[in-house]
Amino acid sequence: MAMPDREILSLESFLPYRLNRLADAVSRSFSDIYRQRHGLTRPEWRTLATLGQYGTMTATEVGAHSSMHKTKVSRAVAALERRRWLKRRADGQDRRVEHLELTPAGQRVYEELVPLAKTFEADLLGKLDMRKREAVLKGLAALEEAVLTK
Amino acid sequence: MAMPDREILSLESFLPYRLNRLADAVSRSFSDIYRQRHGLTRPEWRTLATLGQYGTMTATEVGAHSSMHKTKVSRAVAALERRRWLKRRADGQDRRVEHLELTPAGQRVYEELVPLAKTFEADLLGKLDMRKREAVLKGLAALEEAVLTK
DNA sequence: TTTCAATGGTTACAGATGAAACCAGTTTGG
DNA sequence: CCAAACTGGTTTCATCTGTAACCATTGAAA
Repeated sequence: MAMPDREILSLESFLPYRLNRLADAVSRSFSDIYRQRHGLTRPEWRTLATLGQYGTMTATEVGAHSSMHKTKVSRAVAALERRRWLKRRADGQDRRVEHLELTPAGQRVYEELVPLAKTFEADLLGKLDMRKREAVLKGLAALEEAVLTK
Repeated sequence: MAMPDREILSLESFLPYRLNRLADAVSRSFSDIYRQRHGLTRPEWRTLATLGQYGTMTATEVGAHSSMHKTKVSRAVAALERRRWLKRRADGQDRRVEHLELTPAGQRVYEELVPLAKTFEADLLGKLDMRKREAVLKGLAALEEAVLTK
């Protein structure tokens, strides 16, 4: 059985490359929204979004939940705090822990961004017919299960 | 018609976030392979992979093809050149242009990595049943069409 | 208790990144 | 011809990133 004398890889159809390129393009165009609007970075947006969704959380929880490295979270929290969009509350039991939550000003920013995010996503999925949309959601879920939970 | 008084966004089901997290995880685990094995960075791997696939190309073409910023390509090319895995040839007509190609040593590295890449992808897709795999491929293709070509 | 490992969070450092300025060299339009 | 606009590619600079070291606190073990 002969080996092919020069195996090549088609980068355009290689899964890691495709995922990256897609994530990059989508992320970039969505980030224009919160960046231009409020000068938020991506880690800041994620932190804001996580706290907006869950209310109060510790930095560690925010990181776990939004898949961010703890130094990213730390810096994002500091930045949001400087703008007074977030405040920290000490924990009664454990003085290492800080409970984070959005201030009313932070809430307002969050509430302004949520509909924009939803519209962005709807526009994107709106370009696909029903079958394709289902494939996207099913495919993502399948990959998440295979890749992330283990 | 009443507005909901506080709209929230579920980050875990938000498309840009999901794509990013997935791309990040997949990319990170694949990059372990070429990083540990040959100390390549991601832009270097992509450049190598593009030249391995297409033979000779200019830096601009590599960038267009692998979706990389031109400064990334420039630096990756310089790094690969330092290791003598790539060489530049001047263009006869246009002295701004450089034609890039892998040296035999670069070819060898590429040929060692290709099967690893294929195995990596096969392992990943192998965790999915046929239906899911089809959904992944169809979903990716649909998103690519909606997002990238326009 | 005292000690030692673990945990929440920040910081220092070294690399990687993109925007914009840059330097050839090339084309276009007067 | 010559100037201006453009193009391929590199470099500078300011910012962002992850690793690892760090500080403070807590919990468990002895």
